[in-house]
Amino acid sequence: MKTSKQSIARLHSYREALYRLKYLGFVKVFSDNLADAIGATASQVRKDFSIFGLIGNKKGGYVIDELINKLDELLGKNQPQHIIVVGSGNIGKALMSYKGFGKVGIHVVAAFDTDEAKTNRAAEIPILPLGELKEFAKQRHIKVGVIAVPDTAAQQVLEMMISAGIKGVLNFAPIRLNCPEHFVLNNVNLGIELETVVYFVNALNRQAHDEKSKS
Amino acid sequence: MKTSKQSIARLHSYREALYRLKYLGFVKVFSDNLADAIGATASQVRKDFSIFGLIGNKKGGYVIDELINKLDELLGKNQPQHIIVVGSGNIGKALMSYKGFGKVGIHVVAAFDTDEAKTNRAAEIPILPLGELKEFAKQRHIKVGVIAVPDTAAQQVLEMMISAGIKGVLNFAPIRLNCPEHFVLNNVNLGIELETVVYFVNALNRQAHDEKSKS
DNA sequence: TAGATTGTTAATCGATTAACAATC
DNA sequence: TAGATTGTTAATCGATTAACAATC
Repeated sequence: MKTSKQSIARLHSYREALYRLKYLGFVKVFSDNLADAIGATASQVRKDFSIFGLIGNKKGGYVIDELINKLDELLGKNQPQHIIVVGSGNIGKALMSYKGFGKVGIHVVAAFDTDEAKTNRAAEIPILPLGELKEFAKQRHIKVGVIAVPDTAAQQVLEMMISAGIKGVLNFAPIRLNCPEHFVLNNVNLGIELETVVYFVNALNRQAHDEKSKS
Repeated sequence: MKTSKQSIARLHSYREALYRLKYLGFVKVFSDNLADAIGATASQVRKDFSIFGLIGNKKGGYVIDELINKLDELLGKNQPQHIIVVGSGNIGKALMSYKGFGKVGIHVVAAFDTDEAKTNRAAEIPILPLGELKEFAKQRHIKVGVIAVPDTAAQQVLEMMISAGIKGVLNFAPIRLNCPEHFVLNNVNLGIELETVVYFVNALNRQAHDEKSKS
């Protein structure tokens, strides 16, 4: 089964779009509509669905409720997912208060920080000392964490998480982390995301100038 | 010239790695070392360099200072880039205080928010009312912006930015935005990034269970 | 020279898109 | 039935990797 990161991301997008359509009162949907909704092609939609065994009706399109149920099952949305966040700086806080995680069944159950002045056990999402991570994660069977600490601390935090039984991490530290072979590591580098935008804008600009000087 | 988003992102990674190596006292580097540093293959490094006209010495590797100079020029690092951020929630604040933008020549010169209670003209990075965006961006010739507002406001903000002459956006709102053909739009969907981690961790788990029940 | 590394071309791989028979 | 849409196979496209001649 083709389960690249990209195809899984698309399944999540389809699911989101389908909930929107359902909310608007639609009952059925064509591959064409879904493609528009997420910015893909109809071929891609049908291909994805074919790979994951999502079937529709020739001529009749797809029944939205059925699709949603199948996707919820495929994507593990039927049981809530408990995750933790390490680092309570701005990115950590952004993740802790991310609207929309609730809708997709993801719950941040605690955050951790080396700075014990930030400890707050009474908060809705408690902030705990980093030293308590291992015990907490083991006890609560946490499988997924977020690393939102400075890059100098990231590798150490990752190792702490691994030893606590965590199996996958979304990492915001702009540094290459070493992890075991089957560990799930997804890196988001905000700096590079922004730099690529700047690059392509400048490239466009250069192109425009070149065009002008040519004529 | 092959300038996919991915290859440009790699150039930025090479640059970062080269600065680290230079700082450590290295003078030359082989494609092999650089590949290790950013998690690619030596072939990929040489291919990228060949495409962008970065040349080394057969047998002698690449001179770090030369590479850095060429990359700085290619990536437009020689003149500072001024950008703005719209939305001063957690993600907006994270971008405003992102350590590392300075190093790469990116400067957030202002943030904007609909909530005028947040206005703060005296701050190091001033927070201004959204209504002032257009004039500010035009006057300062801002070309790149960040959208960190709720998804219900994102399209409207994008249009405001376009009319102010902005040519590229890094968008954090989890929604598909419509923009002109040559506009540079880069979407980061934190929800989906996290959901894909959760998915693959669960998939690993299922696999492990299947293996066990097989034996 | 012998050994090592580049630069480039060719091979592979994977993902997207197109095409079209099946069929409702 | 005629028209439209699926499901799947084939074609295309693009990116990565392998191979190797050139050469320091």
